[in-house]
Amino acid sequence: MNHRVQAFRELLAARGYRVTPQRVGIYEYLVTTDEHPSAEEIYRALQDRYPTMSPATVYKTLDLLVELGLVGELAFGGEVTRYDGQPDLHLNMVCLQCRRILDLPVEGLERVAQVAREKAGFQVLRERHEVYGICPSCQRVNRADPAADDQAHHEAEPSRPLEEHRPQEVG
Amino acid sequence: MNHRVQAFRELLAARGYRVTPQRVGIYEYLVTTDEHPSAEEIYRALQDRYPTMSPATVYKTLDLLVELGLVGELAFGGEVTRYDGQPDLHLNMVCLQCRRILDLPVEGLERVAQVAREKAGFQVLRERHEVYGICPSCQRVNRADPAADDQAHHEAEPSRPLEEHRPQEVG
DNA sequence: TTGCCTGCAAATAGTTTGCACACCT
DNA sequence: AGGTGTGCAAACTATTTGCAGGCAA
Repeated sequence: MNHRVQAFRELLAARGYRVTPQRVGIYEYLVTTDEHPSAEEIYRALQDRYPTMSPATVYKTLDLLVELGLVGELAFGGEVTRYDGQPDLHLNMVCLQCRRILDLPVEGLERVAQVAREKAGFQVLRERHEVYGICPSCQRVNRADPAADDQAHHEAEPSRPLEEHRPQEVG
Repeated sequence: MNHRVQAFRELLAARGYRVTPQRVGIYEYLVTTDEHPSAEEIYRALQDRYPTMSPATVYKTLDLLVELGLVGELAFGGEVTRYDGQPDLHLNMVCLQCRRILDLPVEGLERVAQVAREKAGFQVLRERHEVYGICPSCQRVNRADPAADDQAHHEAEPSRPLEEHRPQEVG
């Protein structure tokens, strides 16, 4: 078993939470994957191992994990909330076209929370750093086929683009 | 009229969007306030000036403003999406207790997007930096009345706390 | 005059909640 | 044994969407 999963079991116990198979399973899935799955994706992914687990349990567990500071919560307007099992402080790069989320370690990122603490006296418990734009892969596709800017179609296309608007080009 | 509102009208026209009273009103409200209002708050706040304006229009306009990069979108899991009319790059400090959102300019914050561009080749269009925790005001209240940690009651309490969980204290 | 934008109302869907039973401790 | 956590289904509600008429250009 992953050492992080073991630490999770101990943390639950220490905090007075019960160590249930569902909680362990969800946590294990999150820290194992490099993806940023939604609640529903987690639910479906664990169907095999926990056939009786309900979506409600997934939501409740995710809330708990976020509160414990073990996973990051990535909510966007109009988008499904996604979860990030990597606890290290990093930048999330959200592609508005293919909807993928890429991680990038950024040196000195911890200085931001430090400023909040020292300059504003804010007690920081969690943080979140995101940039939105076009990932390198989509940039290549767009250059190859300029019409793709509007319709979006890529190698591994998760689904529809994050945003629709665009009545006409700059006049 | 605010010069930013004037610039907004011109931007709309240049992009081929129509300059409607609703759009201008919503934009003006957002850049005028220091708050981070939700769609519904904007809707209610503009009832007097635009009695016939519908919530749908507010949502559509907000989407447009975000797409144009004129306002920031602050979505949290389970929380209403809020909007930030201040276009300058800053840190949002979200208090988990009183739900207020405070702004803080942080020197060198623009370096983050720069790293994403240079190190990862990501084309940055928007960005978002947030820390979650306890604001100085709530910290004071909690010190004065330690029991307040659970129930949350403050000077100007917007409403219920952002998070509920907490079965029992650390054992 | 053209067709984008608004307003209305219904639909959508992610998430939450209440309750009874199960199982972790 | 005790009571937290789970599962189920219904409820909730923020947000989206379709359509007809209004108004910006």
